[in-house]
This record gives sequence, structure tokens and C-alpha cells, in this order.
Amino acid sequence: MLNNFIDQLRITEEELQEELREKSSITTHEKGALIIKNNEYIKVLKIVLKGKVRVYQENEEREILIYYLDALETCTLSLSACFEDCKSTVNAVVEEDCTILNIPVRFVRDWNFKYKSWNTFTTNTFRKSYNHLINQYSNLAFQPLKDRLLDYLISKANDTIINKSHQQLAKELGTTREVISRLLKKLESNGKLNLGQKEIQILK
Amino acid sequence: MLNNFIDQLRITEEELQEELREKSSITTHEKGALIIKNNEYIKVLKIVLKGKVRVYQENEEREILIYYLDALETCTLSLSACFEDCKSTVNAVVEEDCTILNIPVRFVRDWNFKYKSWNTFTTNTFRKSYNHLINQYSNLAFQPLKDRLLDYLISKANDTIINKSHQQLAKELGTTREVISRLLKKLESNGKLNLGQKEIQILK
DNA sequence: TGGCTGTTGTGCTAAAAGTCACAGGTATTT
DNA sequence: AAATACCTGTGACTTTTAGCACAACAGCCA
Repeated sequence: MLNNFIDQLRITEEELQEELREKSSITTHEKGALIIKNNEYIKVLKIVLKGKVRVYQENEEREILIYYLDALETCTLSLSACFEDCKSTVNAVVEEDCTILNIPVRFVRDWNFKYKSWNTFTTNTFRKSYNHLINQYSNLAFQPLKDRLLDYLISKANDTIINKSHQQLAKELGTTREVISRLLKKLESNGKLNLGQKEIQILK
Repeated sequence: MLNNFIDQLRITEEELQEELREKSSITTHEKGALIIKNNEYIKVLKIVLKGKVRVYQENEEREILIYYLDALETCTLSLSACFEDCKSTVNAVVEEDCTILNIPVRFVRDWNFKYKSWNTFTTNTFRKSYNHLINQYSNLAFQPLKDRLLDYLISKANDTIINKSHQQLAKELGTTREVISRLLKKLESNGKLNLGQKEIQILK
């Protein structure tokens, strides 16, 4: 599992491979586990080796999705915290059973200038996340919820089907269930999709 | 001017100081100049040595502020583009006459692993921008415009006074002039501020 | 089978934000 | 002083989003 990570990221430095094996640990978590908690200090960088994690912010009432982490991705906010001790401002919950690589923050920081491949990894993580977030931000600013919802469904559809409840969608888009239900109905009557029990089929 | 930059960023490597002097250029721009245009390729990284630059995204009708660049700051999106050729998704306009350090993108990338101080600069730029943007994002998602407006005014006030028109505020917050005018009136009647011609005074 | 929980639909109302139209103010230029 | 461009205020209306309440249904399990 770790070897796959090393391969995928093209970590060619043997010394770094060695350090990774020695200094990091691998843990597994079941669906539903809360692996990063708002307002707690970040001590390790968690990299997803397998599975899927949802990272979100929450208010008293609402939530909003920041991003999903898939295999080989890491939480950019935790990465940021590696360079300056600070508390998490997000929660992360396991969506699909997963295997996580845990690296203590000081190594993450030290490796950044020591190993080229590691530097590439962190830089790319920042870059991709930043670009992604800018898009999210301007969509949130400019697009009405109806459009954001449809775009979101399309982006999440595995071959046109989404298995999420209206409540889940509401949380990910930062709104409420009733609003989503009504918008979905409207989209259905516009012929954009079909609705079923915890199932949405995109038509196109 | 460049020396000040070198000092402030603690660029101690003489070799990098040399490269900076040789490979970068310094330009000046007057208020109102558009120095980064949406959809154009990014060829140099621009670092503000003096003055202030506003970076924003635009839709057909609306705009929204992404961030302001003050002295010693750089456009994070351009920095990102240094690592992978791409077009700008934002505009940048000079708000206060400014002096800009221009560094061709390939050097920015090369220096990242070559010079420790440069690596620190780029990493910190990504970190700070990312954290900032996350805050903007969740404010946009959770806070009503009235609150965002008040927070924004407080953050921008030099000793309680803001000299911006309602139209400018509307653009920076991604809304329209009338909405801002009305919200300001409401805030005034709630005793939060005083309104004048192109002048808002925060009361506290 | 009956109870529990989660899911979806929807009527009604309200609040927030946006749009259109127009009037009057201020500042600057010619 | 007249013309012009920007700035502010506001009434009236619409659209979007949110909040509350309640009904119906599905799935699970004891």
C-alpha cells in the first residue's frame, strides 16, 4: 500500500522511502469515523491510501463541503498546518472505509526542501487545491443554487447515477433539505433528471 | 527597492540575490492599470514591491474580489501558474500606484527547490492564501450579506474611515449597488456607522 | 406485525437579495 | 454657469432561498 504511494508519487529517493517507512504509520478507519476534528491541533498529515474522506466546515446549523479526498490525496489544510502549528478549522469524516498514511508534521516540513519528489507533492497539492477552491468560490458567488446543484450532480455521477439523499446534498452544498427537494423536482420536470429513492439519474 | 524585498524575505543566498538582479525586471504602473488579464497566459510572476493591486474575478455582470496584494505579496494564482503553464482566470488592477517585480515563470519554478528562502516564500504564499480563501469561502456560504459587509468595512477601515463608493463595495462583495446602499442605510440606522459622500465612518 | 428511523413531497410564510426606474446630490470639467 | 459624470436614496416588484409543519412512504429489525 505504501509502496503504491511511493510509486505513484515517483518518490525515487531511497532515503525518503526509508524515512517514510520508519516515520509514518498506517491506520484504517471505517465509514463514519471522524478523523479530523474542528479546533483540534494537527499533529500528523493524513494521506489517503485507499477509500474516500469528506472534508467540510460547519456552522451551528449548516455544513458546507470543502473537498473530498480520494486515494493519494491529502488534506491541504493539514498540509498548511505542517508549516505553522495551528488548529484545524474543518472536520473530516470517512465516506468509504479507508487506509490512511500518517506522517508527523515536522517531517513533512523538513522533507519539503530535502527531497525533490516531496517538494513536488506538496507544491502540487497546494496548487490543485487552490485552483479548485477558487472555482468553488466563484461558483458560490455567481451561480444560483439550481445551477450549482446540477453541476454538482453531474460532477459526482458515476455513469449518470447518484446515490445520495437530499439531506446529504443539502449539507454538501451548504443549504437545507427542503430547498434541494424542490430544486430537484424542478430539474426533474425540466427533463434534466429522474428521481428515485436515494437515487438520482441524470438525463442527457 | 529590490534590496528591501531581499531583506524582508530573508533571501540570504548570494547566488539567488544575483539571479534576482539579473533575471527579473522592475516596472511601475499607475492607478487603474490592468496588469493581469483574464484568459491570458501568465509569463511572469508579479510581486508587488510598492502600492496596492486588486485581484478579482468577473462574470458578465458581476465581479467579486479575490484578494488585495500589498507590498511584498504576490498573486497566488500566478504563482500556481508557474508550475504548470496556464491562463489567468482573474484580472488584476492597480489600486495605488505601484512598483512591480517581474520574474519569468521558469525561474520561479527552478528556484523552488534550489533556494531554501525561495521555497519558504512560495510555501508561505500558498499557505496564507489558501487559509484566507477558505475563510472567504465559508463566510460567503454562511454569512448573510449584511454581516459580510460590516466585517469587510471593519477590515478595510483605516482608523474607522472607508473611502469607497457603494458601487465599489458592491463589486468587491459580488453584489449590486442598490443592495449595498440599502444595507448601509440599515447599518446606519442601527448605529453601526455614519454615511457621507464616498465616505463611511465606522462607529464602535 | 408493529415500531422506528430515515427519506421525500409540499403548502404556506418569511427573509434575503436582486432588478427596474427615477430623482436629486456632488464634483469636476469646459 | 452649463454640462457631464458619478454618487446616493428609495419605492415597487420579483426571484431566490430559507424555515416550519405535516403527511406519506420505504427499509429495517425486534
